[in-house]
Amino acid sequence: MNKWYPKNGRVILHVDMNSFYASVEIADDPNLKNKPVAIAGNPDERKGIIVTSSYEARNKGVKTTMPLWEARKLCPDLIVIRPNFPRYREISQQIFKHLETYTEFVEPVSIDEAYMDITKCAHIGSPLEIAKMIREELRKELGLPCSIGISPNKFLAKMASDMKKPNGITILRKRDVETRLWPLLLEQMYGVGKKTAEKLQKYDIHTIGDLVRADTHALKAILGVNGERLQARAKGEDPRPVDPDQAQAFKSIGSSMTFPMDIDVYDELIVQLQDLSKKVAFRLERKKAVGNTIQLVIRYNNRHTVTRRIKLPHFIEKGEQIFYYSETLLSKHWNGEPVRLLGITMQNTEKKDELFYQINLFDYLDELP
DNA sequence: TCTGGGGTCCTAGGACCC
DNA sequence: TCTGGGGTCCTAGGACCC
Repeated sequence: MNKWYPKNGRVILHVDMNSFYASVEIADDPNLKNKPVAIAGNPDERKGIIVTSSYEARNKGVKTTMPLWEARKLCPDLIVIRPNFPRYREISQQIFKHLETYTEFVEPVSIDEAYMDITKCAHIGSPLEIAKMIREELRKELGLPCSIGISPNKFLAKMASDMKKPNGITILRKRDVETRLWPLLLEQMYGVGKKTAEKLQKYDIHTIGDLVRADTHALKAILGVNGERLQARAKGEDPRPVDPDQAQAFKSIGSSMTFPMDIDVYDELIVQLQDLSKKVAFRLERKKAVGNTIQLVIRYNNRHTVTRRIKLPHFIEKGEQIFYYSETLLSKHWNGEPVRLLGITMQNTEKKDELFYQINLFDYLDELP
């Protein structure tokens, strides 16, 4: 038995690609290497925000979601590239394929991140050796940098992969938690955003360590079940398994669009709704899925956002059906003011083949005495 | 000159049922 | 006379993440 593996307990990796979209563009065009590169939409279409940027750009203060004009002010020689999502998805697939050569327990969590359970990979090497192999392989084969966290569970692995960027490998054991995790500010904790941090600050909870020491009942009163969960994680506990099927089990598929200019004519909104319906239907078809809940999102020009949904007594999949129900929602709930964004999401989605089995099961049950 | 688009999970209130 | 308590489903919205 490899001495680097625990007798009981797990070894989890979190593999996180560094500035993924920008890195893909740089790998595809070596001229961009070592230059400040940003991926951003077209400002003329009001999509001019930074999606991601290279470290050269970040060093000048460029940040994700920053408006493009602001980024250019900070970094005048910024090279701006429009996002090419199909390309990023393609590379993403290749990354996961590489990871799956080590273990079947690979759980993609987003386009550029995955958890791996390498508890049973002692025959390949130590966890650190495996992490180094993965990093080298992704660099050599795809020209992409990544950071990797090595820990006994998902949460710690996620926090660890964040500690050294780019190209870092970080081991975070449970016994390191007090010295390496607890001093961090709450905002740095995965699962704690601005709102939660603000709430907790009022109770004099500022660091992850403060969260550990806080009264569990009080936390539950402030944050609900999330309070308990965050405290457990702050202690270094996270029982979630690495589940390769998780990525398959999607719950919704949506499409939304911020218009180049606000729209206040019903017929023009209808045209957009038709387009969005087609997109959602297309993506449902690609996943061989159906759904029974349609949600319409309306964002007005003052950014106030309203969501309305309807649950149907049956599953639907066709563009015309999606359009029909979303138009019903729009005609009922649009207040007539200029609209900045429309979105349609199909929720409660099911894979068609799985639904088939469910229906058959119900039929069978009906026939029972 | 502001603030995209794709998701997940949780909460809270009302309806309804037993 | 003046009203329990639990459970589920549905809808709207908030928080968070990449």
